[in-house]
Amino acid sequence: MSTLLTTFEPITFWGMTLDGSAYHHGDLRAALLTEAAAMIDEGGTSSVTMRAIGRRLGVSRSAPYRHFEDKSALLVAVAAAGFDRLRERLESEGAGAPDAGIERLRQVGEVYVRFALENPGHYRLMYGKEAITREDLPELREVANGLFDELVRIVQSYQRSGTIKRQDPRLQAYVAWGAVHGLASLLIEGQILTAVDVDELIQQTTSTLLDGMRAGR
Amino acid sequence: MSTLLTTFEPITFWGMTLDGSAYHHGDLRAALLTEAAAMIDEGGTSSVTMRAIGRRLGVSRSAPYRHFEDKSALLVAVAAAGFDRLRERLESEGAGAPDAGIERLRQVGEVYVRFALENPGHYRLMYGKEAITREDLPELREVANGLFDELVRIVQSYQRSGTIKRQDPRLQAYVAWGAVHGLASLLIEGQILTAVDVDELIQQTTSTLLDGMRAGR
DNA sequence: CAAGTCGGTTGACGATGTCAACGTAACCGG
DNA sequence: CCGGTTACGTTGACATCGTCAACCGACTTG
Repeated sequence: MSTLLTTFEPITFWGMTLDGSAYHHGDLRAALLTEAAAMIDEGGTSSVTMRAIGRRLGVSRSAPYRHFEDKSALLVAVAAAGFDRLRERLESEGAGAPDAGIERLRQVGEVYVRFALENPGHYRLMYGKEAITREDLPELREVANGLFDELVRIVQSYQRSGTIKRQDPRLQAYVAWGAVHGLASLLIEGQILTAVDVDELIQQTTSTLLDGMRAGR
Repeated sequence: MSTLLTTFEPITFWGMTLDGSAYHHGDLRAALLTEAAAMIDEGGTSSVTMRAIGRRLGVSRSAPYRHFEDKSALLVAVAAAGFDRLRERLESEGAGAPDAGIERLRQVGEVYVRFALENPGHYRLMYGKEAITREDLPELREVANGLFDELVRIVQSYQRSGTIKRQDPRLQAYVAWGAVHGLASLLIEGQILTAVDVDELIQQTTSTLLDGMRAGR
């Protein structure tokens, strides 16, 4: 869980009055995060405006400024939440899989791409620089690096067991990351149209990648 | 040369008056394209506003509307020009290289990534959906597909010579494209920071990719 | 030379991010 | 219990943006 997401307040439930209306929203910070994420999935990042999100949550246009320094900071927090969700997904789907064998690496790649396809707007935001444009960028990149470290660890374990080449594990991890990220990106941006089966394409990518990483005889 | 870029006018040079001022700009369309590209490289796509570009070219804010339907159409044209430049670059740098042997494929990948690194803003625009958001998207994707077809052709030639596996060449081309695009994207977005040599990383990517594609015993 | 079109201009409108000033609800030390 | 402080939310205002409508001069063409 990234520190960007932790909310410190909600020990008390002040703010909620008897008739249900709340002068103090209750937990506006959390509401902003989930609402922004929802809007991104509905209409893309560009549909997220301070005023629109305020409207949807029944607060004024500048209420969000009490919780985030500016729009970019809000989006950074949403993007960070995306990385957290992605990591959880990779871990949970990996738990039930055969932990030994190179299949684990293949599975990570597949889950990764599928996550991107299911949350295109969110995924784009996670990697896009255009919507963020700020100094909080490094903070976001750090969250992503946590995920990367996980990948490095997996690569190292397979190096030890001798299934893949013994090279700089960081380099190998970057190559693998790049391959799946690139595929996800091309798919999301609508660059791959010619009637091609997506599942087959994912398969082909992970296979080629693993063949290239496998320790030769 | 994409049809998006051809200018039909400049047969006559009307518009230029004696004192150098021009009521009619002369070739505003071309000027808009180059100026927008320059602004993108300087301050990112978000720094391109109709008003700013008009200011820089000494015309009014809505002059561009006589040449492009809206801002998105202008950006699409700029992005299309980027694909054309990239293709020219790949062709010119490929001409002097050993045409046979798998080295050609490796070289294509390297030139591709280097192009992206040298023109980050432009590259991002070429693939980004966020700045475009329009019906001209398909038009742009078509230009990109021209480049993709080139890649498919290269893959096929190497399949014939038996250096790489005989599989669906489109699938293989997508995998290769995805790998280099992903690497370029990660580098551009500042996702790869840990002291790692970029040249080495590019090398590692192309090597792994080619090992995975090579016809094995 | 008249008519028309091409390329450019200004004015205006609604939307956006953000700041400043303000108010009020909840909390806290006495 | 109470007065002050702070956390949270509100409205007003401003500059900037994309875009449309109305306009107009310059060039082309009959």
